[in-house]
Amino acid sequence: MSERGRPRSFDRASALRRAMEVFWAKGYEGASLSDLTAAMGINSPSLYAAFGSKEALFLEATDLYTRSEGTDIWSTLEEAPTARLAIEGFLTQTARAYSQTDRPQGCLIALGALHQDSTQGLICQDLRRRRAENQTALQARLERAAAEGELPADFDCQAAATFFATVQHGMSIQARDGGTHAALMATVAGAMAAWTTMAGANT
Amino acid sequence: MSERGRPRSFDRASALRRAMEVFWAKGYEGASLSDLTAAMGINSPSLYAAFGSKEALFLEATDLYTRSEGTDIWSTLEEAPTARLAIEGFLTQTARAYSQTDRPQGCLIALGALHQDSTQGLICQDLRRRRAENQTALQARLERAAAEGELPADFDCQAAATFFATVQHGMSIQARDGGTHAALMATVAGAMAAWTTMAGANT
DNA sequence: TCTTTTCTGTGTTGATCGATACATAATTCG
DNA sequence: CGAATTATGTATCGATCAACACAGAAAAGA
Repeated sequence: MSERGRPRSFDRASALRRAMEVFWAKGYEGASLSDLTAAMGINSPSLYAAFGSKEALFLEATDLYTRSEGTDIWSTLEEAPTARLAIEGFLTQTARAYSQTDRPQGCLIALGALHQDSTQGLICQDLRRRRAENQTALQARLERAAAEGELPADFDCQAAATFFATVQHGMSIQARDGGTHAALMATVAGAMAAWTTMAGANT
Repeated sequence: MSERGRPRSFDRASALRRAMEVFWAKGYEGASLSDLTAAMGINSPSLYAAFGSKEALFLEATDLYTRSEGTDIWSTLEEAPTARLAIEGFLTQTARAYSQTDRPQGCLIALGALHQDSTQGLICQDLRRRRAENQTALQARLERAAAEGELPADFDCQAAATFFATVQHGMSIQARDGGTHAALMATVAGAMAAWTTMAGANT
């Protein structure tokens, strides 16, 4: 329905993907409309007609990012047979994803808009919510393992989730600084050394 | 010498401090000349006469930040009697500094300008250099301990320095997300759990 | 074919960006 | 004192920001 009128001359989905890459590389503030329209291959009126505003475009872009780039990381977390393998896989997938050289390094959700401001409160708020959801997912996975008796009785799932989420955030900055896959894996090894102490060597 | 001409009507040092706080809170891009001059209590011609440009002002501000805000963190690292206490003190001081409520949360060096761009290449480059220096300082402290026979033979000082520096970077984002001192200390506890595995429980 | 609807390209809007021109005020030197 | 020097306030520069007005183009429905 509603296919009347002149049809859109560009592919909305691929234009959104280009926008996501620009935001990913430059952040919300750093990505100008000129950058966006140039990458998307359209003029600004088309952008506003299709997406509404720069803010709305960013929100759609982060949604696409979560659905497309984060799946390997979070599916590994959920599907790994043990909590240890879940955390190790989660971090290993992160190291792999953050060090790909054919795309921006680090995470759009972590780096997209860190400086709260009145004009962009919505953007910061949305990214914070997504980061909080990620930490909650970590915690839920650990609590599942705890409920199944996989972890020691004194294991603090919330503290552990906080720690591993923070390590992942740090890896975004490490990747932005040019950290190689090997360097990111050194961070993963450090985090898993923490696991050994927290949950025991035989988990 | 050279005290001829009309004297400056504001205190350069305290104006620089105000500028540092603005950059700290808003980042390099997010801090406009209006923000800066308003906080510094001067007009833009005075700013340019005293500091040269926004870029030069930022470089001076980061220098002031390193000299004033980072001293507790890095002196603890150097002066602690053992490597374990050095790392633990380094992270504990970080948790304390990043969660102060009377100033911006997180680290100016870590968060000030993460999105590389042609126009601000100098800024990003300077912050990267400072972050690299910090990681080098960590590594040097660990190597000192290793040379004194304090650490196991297979202890990888470079990998450990990478890990702890990355944890600290993550703590900046954690603090920006409103992480409390207790939450930051949970991250510290996780990092020290890694130490126990890497260097043994009795270090 | 003709009307209606929707999209596209050109051009531009007011606001704000970082950075200065210029005249005046305040100081030192001679 | 007058000349030289430096800082200040006002007012503004060209560039760029996000966003939009408008007219023409391309489709569907009648």
